[in-house]
Amino acid sequence: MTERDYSLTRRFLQGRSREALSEREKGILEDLVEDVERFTAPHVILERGDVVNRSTILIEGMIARIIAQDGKRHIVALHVPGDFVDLHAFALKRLDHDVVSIGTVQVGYVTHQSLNRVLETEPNLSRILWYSTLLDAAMHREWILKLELLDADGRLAHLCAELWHRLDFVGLAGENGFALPLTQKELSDACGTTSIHMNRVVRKLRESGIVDISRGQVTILDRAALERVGRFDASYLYGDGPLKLT
Amino acid sequence: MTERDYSLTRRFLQGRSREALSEREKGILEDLVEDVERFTAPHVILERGDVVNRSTILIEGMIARIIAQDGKRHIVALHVPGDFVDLHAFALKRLDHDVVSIGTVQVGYVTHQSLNRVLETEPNLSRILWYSTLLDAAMHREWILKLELLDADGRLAHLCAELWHRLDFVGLAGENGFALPLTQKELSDACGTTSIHMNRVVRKLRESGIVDISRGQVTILDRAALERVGRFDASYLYGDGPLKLT
DNA sequence: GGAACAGGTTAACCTATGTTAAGACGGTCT
DNA sequence: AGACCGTCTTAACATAGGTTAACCTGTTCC
Repeated sequence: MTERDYSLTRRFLQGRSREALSEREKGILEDLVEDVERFTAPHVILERGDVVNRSTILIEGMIARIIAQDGKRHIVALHVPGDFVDLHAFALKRLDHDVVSIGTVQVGYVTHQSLNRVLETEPNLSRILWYSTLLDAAMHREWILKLELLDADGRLAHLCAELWHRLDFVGLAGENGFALPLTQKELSDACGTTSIHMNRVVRKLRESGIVDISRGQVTILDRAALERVGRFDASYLYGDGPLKLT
Repeated sequence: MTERDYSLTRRFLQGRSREALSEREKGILEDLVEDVERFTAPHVILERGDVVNRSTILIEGMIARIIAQDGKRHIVALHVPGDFVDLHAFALKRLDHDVVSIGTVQVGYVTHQSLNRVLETEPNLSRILWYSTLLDAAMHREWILKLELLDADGRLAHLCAELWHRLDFVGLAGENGFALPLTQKELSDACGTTSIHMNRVVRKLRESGIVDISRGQVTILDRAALERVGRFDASYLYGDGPLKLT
């Protein structure tokens, strides 16, 4: 039997319990993706209120989940390749946020019909899919904490630290940085500040030698300081560790 | 056959798609609860980092999920009767937050072993359980939005509006209010402010005739104003509507 | 009854952040 | 080239909210 390369889903849970899937299950997962689409410009893939019958897995690029209100856009989640962006729509059906591509993006679609089949016949794969939505919720909780606990400097530092770790899981982080196609406005939308204040904060973190964010590139200058300012503790990301799913 | 009363789990998803469960499934769910416990004083039921092999359903009272950091306590979720407080621990195993009782509380425990059995034999019930953790995530997202979008007044108003709706789902809200055993300090921990500022805000909302929070009781004086100040739109709670799970 | 304690309340002061406005830089279209 | 446009940048000013420090209430416990 030839090794499959799982080109569409190989990053799913990579670095975070992907090995809890058997080769057979990895194959089933890969086969779930029935359709692939590419967006080169920023694009609203799905809108709040949409009733959907398929879910989206991010293959390449970055996606934001956004809730617009009072003319402002609030980012409630960011996604990196391998993330099942709206797997929750499988059960919720109705979306409570927009799904928006950032920069160039490639996504795959999985119908809810086939997910139902998985639920009926593949308990282990089902639990892993469930698990991936729970990781999402754990990240939501950390964002709540971040917003309750930190000032703007800390929030930005935390965001950089989180994204570095998540990109590192899937092999897309450099040792000291990563590509980040977000504008300062979008960073501020993710940190609950204004773009003007975000500009102050970006400058401050750059001048204090902690992290440099410019031209779509994040360069971590002092990781220890970054994680201190952002009160960052990676345990909520549930990276591969000694812990096994039973 | 006699009607069962499901005394432990009757509020699970009440007002939010509970009817997607058959009587048989409701019975299975009720039987999952193997153990019941009662706490009269505030009690840390589970701690961050704990590795657990059972999950907790809230039968009576109120529970907070808390992340402590730098000597402060940050509330990342609040639970009302019927909520499966840490069903996510079924897949995550390790908790990323404390689980703390507020006032007098009764909880039930469900072992992960029996949840595994459900996953293997009950696809519909499995999906409903999954669904309930996704409702949780949807609430997390709304909290993120609330923290990014609103000032302290709005956050408190939003919290009151949310809790009223959730308690109303399970039949525990009065027409114009509900019991809330949270101190101002705890309210501030849930809104990301200090208790002193929370005190200012509580007074302001009371004096402006919007909502009165005192002696463990929330009285909604002007619901329209409350929901306006809190930018509240209940759709993220996925209350019973025309929408059916497929 | 009085001490001890938790929670609520208020005041004075200070800082982080929002607001408004304007200019600078770098692309892209005609 | 010139005009346009989104993004970044900076400045001046206003304010929500943090900090510190008191004091006040009601309750529990001896």
